[in-house]
Amino acid sequence: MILKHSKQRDAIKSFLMTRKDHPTADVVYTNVREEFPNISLGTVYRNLTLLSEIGEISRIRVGDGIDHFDADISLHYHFVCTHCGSVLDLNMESLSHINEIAGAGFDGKISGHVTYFYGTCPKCTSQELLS
Amino acid sequence: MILKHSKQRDAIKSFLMTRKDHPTADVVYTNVREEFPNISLGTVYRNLTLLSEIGEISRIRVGDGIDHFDADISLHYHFVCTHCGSVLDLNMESLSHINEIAGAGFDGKISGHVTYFYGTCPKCTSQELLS
DNA sequence: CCTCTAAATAGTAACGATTACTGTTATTAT
DNA sequence: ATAATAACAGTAATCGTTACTATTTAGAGG
Repeated sequence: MILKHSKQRDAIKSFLMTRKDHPTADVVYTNVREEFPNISLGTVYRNLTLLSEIGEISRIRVGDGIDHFDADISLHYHFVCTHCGSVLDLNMESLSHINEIAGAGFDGKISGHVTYFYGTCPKCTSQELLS
Repeated sequence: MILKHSKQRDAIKSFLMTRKDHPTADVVYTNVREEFPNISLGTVYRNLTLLSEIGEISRIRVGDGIDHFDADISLHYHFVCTHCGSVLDLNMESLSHINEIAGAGFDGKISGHVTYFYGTCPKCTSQELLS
C-alpha cells in the first residue's frame, strides 16, 4: 500500500503536535473540524491508526477505555489523575531494568512493558488543599 | 446498600477461582450458563463489577480493550502474549520502588502504578522454534 | 411461618468508542 | 491528460459494556 499525501492527515498530525496533553480521537476530530468542517470521524480514526502504525505518533491506553494519542514518540511514561482524568507526561529515567526482573522467573520471552502511574495531579492536589 | 446472597454471584466467583488464566466477562458468562442456563449477561457484568468493588476479585486491563478478571487478588504482575493474546501471571518481586522514581520529578501525588509485560509466551515460543 | 422491603434477577434496550462499508474525490505515476 | 488507486465523507454496523424495567428472591421483623 503506497501512501498518498493528504491534507487531512497533515492537519491531524499538526494538531497533535501543538498539544502537550494527550487528546482522544474525539478531541482531535472537534479541533481539526475548525480547519476542515467536513472531515469525518472515520478519517480521524483511520489516520490516527495509520500514523501510529508507521510510528509517527503513539497510541496511549491508560485504562479508561478511550485511546489517547501523542505526537511525542520519544520513550516516556505517563501519569493519569484519578480525580480529573488528565494524562500528563512524566520526566523520568527508563525502567527497562524491570523487564529483566520480570523475565527472571518466566519461561517465555519478554520484549517490553507498559507502565503508567496514577494519583492526584498537581492541579487537583492544590484544589484539595483549599477544600 | 445491604448485600444479599445470590446463587449466581456464588457461581461466578466459584468459576473464577477454578481458572488460572484471566477470563473475560463473556467467557465467565458462557461457562456459568452451564449451571444457570438463564443467567443474563447483565448479571455477570454487574456481579463482576460488584465483586471487584468489594475487593473479592480484581479487574485486569491489558490494553486489548476487553476487561479480564482474576480471583487471585494478591499483588502480582501480568504478562500478555502478543501472539495468542493469553494473559499469564508473573511470579516476581514488587516494583513499588518505581513509584519513587516517578515521583522524584513530579509535583503531584503518585499513589500507584499499572504495569504489564508483553512478549511471546512459553507455548508460542516453542511453536516458533518448530516453524 | 408470614409478610414486607429492598436487593438481585432476566431480558432487552441503549450507549460510546471504534471499525467497516460505499460511492465519490483527490493524489500521483505514467 | 489519463488512469489507477489511496483517501475521503457519510453512514451503518460492531462490540464491550451499562442502564432500564418488570419480576423474583433473600432474609429481617413480627
